[in-house]
Amino acid sequence: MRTLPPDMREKVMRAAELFADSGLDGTKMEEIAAATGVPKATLYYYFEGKEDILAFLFEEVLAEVADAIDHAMRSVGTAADRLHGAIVAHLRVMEAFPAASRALQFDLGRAARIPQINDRIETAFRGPIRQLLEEGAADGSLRPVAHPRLVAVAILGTVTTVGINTIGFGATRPLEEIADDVMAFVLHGVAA
Amino acid sequence: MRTLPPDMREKVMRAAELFADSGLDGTKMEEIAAATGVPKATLYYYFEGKEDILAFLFEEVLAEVADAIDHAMRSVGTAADRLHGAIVAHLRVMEAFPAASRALQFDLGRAARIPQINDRIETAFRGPIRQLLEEGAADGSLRPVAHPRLVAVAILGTVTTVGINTIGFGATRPLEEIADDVMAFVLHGVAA
Amino acid sequence: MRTLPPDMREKVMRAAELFADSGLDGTKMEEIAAATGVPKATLYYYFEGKEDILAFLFEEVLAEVADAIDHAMRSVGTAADRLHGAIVAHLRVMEAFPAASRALQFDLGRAARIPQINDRIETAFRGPIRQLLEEGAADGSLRPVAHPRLVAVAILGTVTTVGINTIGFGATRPLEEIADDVMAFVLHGVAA
Amino acid sequence: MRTLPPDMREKVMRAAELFADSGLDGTKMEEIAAATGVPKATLYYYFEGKEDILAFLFEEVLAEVADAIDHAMRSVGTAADRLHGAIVAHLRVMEAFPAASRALQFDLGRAARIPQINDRIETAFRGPIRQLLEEGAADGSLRPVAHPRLVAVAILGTVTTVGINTIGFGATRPLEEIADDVMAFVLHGVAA
DNA sequence: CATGAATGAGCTTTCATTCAT
DNA sequence: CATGAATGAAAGCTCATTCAT
Repeated sequence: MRTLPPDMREKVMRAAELFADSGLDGTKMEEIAAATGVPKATLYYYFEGKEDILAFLFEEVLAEVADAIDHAMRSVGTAADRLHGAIVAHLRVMEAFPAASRALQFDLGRAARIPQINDRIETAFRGPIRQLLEEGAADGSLRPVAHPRLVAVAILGTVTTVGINTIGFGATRPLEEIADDVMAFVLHGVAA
Repeated sequence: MRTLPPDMREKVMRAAELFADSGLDGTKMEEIAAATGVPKATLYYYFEGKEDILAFLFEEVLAEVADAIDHAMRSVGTAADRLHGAIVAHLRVMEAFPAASRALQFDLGRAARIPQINDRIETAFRGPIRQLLEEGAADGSLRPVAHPRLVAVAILGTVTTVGINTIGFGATRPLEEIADDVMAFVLHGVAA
Repeated sequence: MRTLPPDMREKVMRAAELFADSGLDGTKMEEIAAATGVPKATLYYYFEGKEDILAFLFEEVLAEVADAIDHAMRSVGTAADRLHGAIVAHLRVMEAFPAASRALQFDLGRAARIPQINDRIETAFRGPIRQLLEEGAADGSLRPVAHPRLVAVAILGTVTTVGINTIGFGATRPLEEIADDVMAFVLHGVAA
Repeated sequence: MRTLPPDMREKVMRAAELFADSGLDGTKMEEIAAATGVPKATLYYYFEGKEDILAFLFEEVLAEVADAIDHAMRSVGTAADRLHGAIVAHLRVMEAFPAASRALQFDLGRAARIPQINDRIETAFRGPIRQLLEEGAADGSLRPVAHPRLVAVAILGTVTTVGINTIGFGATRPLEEIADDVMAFVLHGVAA
């Protein structure tokens, strides 16, 4: 992928809706060209191919998520506080990029097979959350868990699944409320 | 979809691995024919097309899950006990049908767009779990939650994401242990 | 083609409409089976294949035409009178079997390549008409023409083209009138 | 259909022979590609599909016929003279484009169902001939007929049927002679 | 005799991708 | 740099036909 001129970045983002609705294979270059206003051949000038365009979109969102979570990680407070911040940040990015988030969910299976993307997910999500769990066990704000990676995956599954199911379809409830519900579940579970 | 002879059901199940590895679009009819031993034209005799084959596979697994969860739902004990049973049952089915489960996860975005499949997911998962949450609030074994559907989705996300990430790749830990970890998270969260 | 039971003859004739609307290639065996009520495999029991079914339909109509023209040929009167009778008879058959007539017209190019059918057209149409032209020249009721075969073809073209264009689409005028117009043209042309 | 580069027009015309011999359905895209030297995918770049290619061929011939008849229509002389000119012109086009003419005849049934083509036939043939009949009735050079459209159809049937049967199979007689025979039939019929 | 079940053999069409300008 | 024109390489799907029962 060549370095994109700023206007091109913006135009290409318009393809997110297509990928969100039809997935990578269901989206034709022709349609991307039509939706972005960038001629097919020009897209090939800048990108390696279709998957490269999708990867670019994913990168954009994941970078945002990584930033947001990273920012939350650096804030002051207990690990529990920072976990809260990270989860809210994550949901905020999903709200800010609903199409790209849905696209990511749609082609999650494939995304996990693009090393560059999988690494991103690791560094943006699983790693930091896992680290928070460990820090929380240390500072006493979170319960020590035997397998922090499994729990990090559980949290990731919770947040993304709830996010996809509640955000981006004309969300009926404010994000804050949803985030509070998710946090309550993540922190306290459902036991009485 | 025509009614399948028993041996055909069995043969077609062999396509699950393909879908799990490459997704619907990445799997060619030719490959399905080769993997199942059923000629392409015969597949078209029984199924409407490629997606119909995938839907059949999903149906098979989802029916199993529905049965398993339904069975757990009917057992004696508190709602919390039955929730435990349902989650373990769900993970067991993922362990019993790893390929089909991975396939379902791979094409989850598409699956959600097949009404028949989406309905199945609703009746097999979200509905029962939500019901358990309400029963648990009533019998005092579970915390009352304001939005049981959201929490049901969260639990579903947790179980499937953890399941996919730990099962079917030559699981290193016994299912019981994983189920216990998942249950601990679902019941008590990560708060200290 | 095996000898058809009487009810089969009748049933198969129901396929004429299909061939008239879509031609041989555009008509599927499945559709023929549906339209006639005869199972596909049974059609294959009686006929060699799809083209054989079409040929059967053509044969039925052409035999009727041959009979009708033959009958007109044998009637008393001048050659001109008998030519009149033959043309009216031809138009009557088109009126009696509109679907099969349209089918014949639709796949005329192909029909001409089925030897059996082409022979039929020769013996049913072109031969008799040509003979009438020669008899008319002899008995003084028709103008002697240098190339009777060409004129026979011209008459055949006239009758079938007019027939197809005026009959079988919910004809607005009675056949007799149309026949009179055709006869006037065939006998006297358009010169003042 | 995209606008064709001149060399493409020429190449595609080479497909006429195929359609003339096998009809639309009997002609494979592969064969068209081979016969024209244009790759299959390029044919699809310019045409909607197979039928669109056939329609293009028909359009080309029909435009020629329309021109030729139109030219004859504008010449000086009685309506009868111009009718003669129109018929000769029509036969000349069939002689100049024998393959496309045979193709048109072969798939006449289908051609009549393509609105664009049917309109062409109307404006190129039936309309002008009908007009000539009316002008001839006015200037006294042709017999007044009650239904000029029917007679126009009759003439069209005569000319095309004779044309197809005598031209393009290595015509044995010069066109002029055939045209004279046709004219004699059209003008004076076969009555003594 | 009749037919439901099964399939071999293609064919149209699609599309990602290339490249000359 | 950008892109209109062109195409190679599939792949899904269809359908006439067969044959065991």
